[in-house]
Amino acid sequence: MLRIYNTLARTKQEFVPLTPGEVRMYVCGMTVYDYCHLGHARVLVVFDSVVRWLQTLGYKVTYVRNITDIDDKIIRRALENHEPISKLTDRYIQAMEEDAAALGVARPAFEPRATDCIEDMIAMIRTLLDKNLAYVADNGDVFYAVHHFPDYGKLSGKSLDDLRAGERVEIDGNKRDPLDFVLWKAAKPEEPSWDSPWGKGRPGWHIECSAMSERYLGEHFDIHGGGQDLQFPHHENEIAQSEGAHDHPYVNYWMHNGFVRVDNEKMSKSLGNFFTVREVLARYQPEVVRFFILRAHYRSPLNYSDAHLNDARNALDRLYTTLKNHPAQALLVDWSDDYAARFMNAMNDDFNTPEAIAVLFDLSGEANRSGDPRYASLLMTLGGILGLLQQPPHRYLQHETHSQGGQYTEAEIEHLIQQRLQARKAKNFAEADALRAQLAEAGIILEDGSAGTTWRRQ
RNA sequence: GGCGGGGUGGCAGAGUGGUCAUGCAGCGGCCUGCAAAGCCGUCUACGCCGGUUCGAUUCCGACCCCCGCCUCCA
Repeated sequence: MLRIYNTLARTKQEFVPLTPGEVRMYVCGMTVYDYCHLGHARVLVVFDSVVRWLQTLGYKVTYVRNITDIDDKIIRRALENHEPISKLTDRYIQAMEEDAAALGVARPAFEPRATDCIEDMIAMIRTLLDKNLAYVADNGDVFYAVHHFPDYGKLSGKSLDDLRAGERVEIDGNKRDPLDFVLWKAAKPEEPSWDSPWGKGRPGWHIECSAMSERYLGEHFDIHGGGQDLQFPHHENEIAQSEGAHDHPYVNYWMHNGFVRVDNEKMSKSLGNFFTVREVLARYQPEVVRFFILRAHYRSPLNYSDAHLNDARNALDRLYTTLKNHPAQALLVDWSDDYAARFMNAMNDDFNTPEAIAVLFDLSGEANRSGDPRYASLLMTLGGILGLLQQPPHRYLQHETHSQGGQYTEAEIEHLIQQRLQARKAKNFAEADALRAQLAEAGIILEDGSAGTTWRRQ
């Protein structure tokens, strides 16, 4: 039985889909004006692993992850770059897809762009106006009237009385209440705009997710995910919009992943303490990054540092070394098997990937001890459910990002190994050791096994 | 100020009312021509103070500290 921590209930709940055997899931994706950083990588990887597990349980999953391709920051960045908005967003969408693919993230069924769904948003805003949940301000903006929605605050546990709007930011004088949020922004000169019943303008941020999730998943669906920072106000506002418009529940299970931190602080654009995915991938294999992310529970904070990434790499090396020494092939998992059952229990307990990974290490030990190929095969197969351990072991272990001193080509390495083998045959161990030391200088480690000598990078 | 999440061994990171997390690192041994890998063994834990209990890291209360949201943010 799968249990999910539901932010709405502040506790783990048994997962029951609206339609038996099917899961409809929406995750807030990126605003595309810059490269993805590790925080974005975490969202991508975490919810990818959620989808994979739901599929393993036999659910047919419809997964939607949106792309915000119009907003203030995008407009500003395009202006700074002296380039059209679409050129900017196309570039970063492309980069995001590359990063996601590198991290082993399967593509969602739908990745709608906000600018392709403006009509849906206008329709929803019109409904909200009709129901007196929104109003047109003097400047032409359309705002949501927060006080007209009685459940406002139920997701984030905030009460309207406690919220101190304007404490940290200047209040917009066009709002009737400081907490009201914008649904439609009247166009300013030089800004991109769309026609609407309220004149030319563009949508506010929150409305896009309400409109796009409805378009692809319906008015009421199973799981909605995103980073913890979206809990308020973004997701709270989504609820206000969707439930306000439809008068029935919007989402059954809200999932929020924890932050990536640097030096004990949230990694974020505004703090400037972020590392982009591609910066990190220049030095670490994508699978190391994925493993690093999955080694912590998705709701816990994840501290980023080179030391931690090195640690993750060394740990993953152990798993791949087992697979190198004990060839594995994918198998049909027998879930009554002890290891498989532990893995399933871990994943069913709110996607406890660290515990599931611990099972992988236990399997690794068992495979090494017993030499029984079934353990290695189960290790590889369960790893695959997490999107791990699917590379040929030698490719992982010999990857050039593994050590920086990669001045030898593979052919040269093979040649030196042969030279060393000759020396060993002649019992010339001094020369053999010298050759090994020569390679070790370049971060290449030789391993003499019964099946011959193999090499890997440190 | 309001609301929320945390403090576990050198590091990372799960979990539990009463022998084991797991990984990395360290130490000792086996194996090896020597190594590496692997195997075996081993050392550091549950913020502080009370309470409940036969027994608490795990439950309850107070305290200290950290982090997040309340503004755009994954």
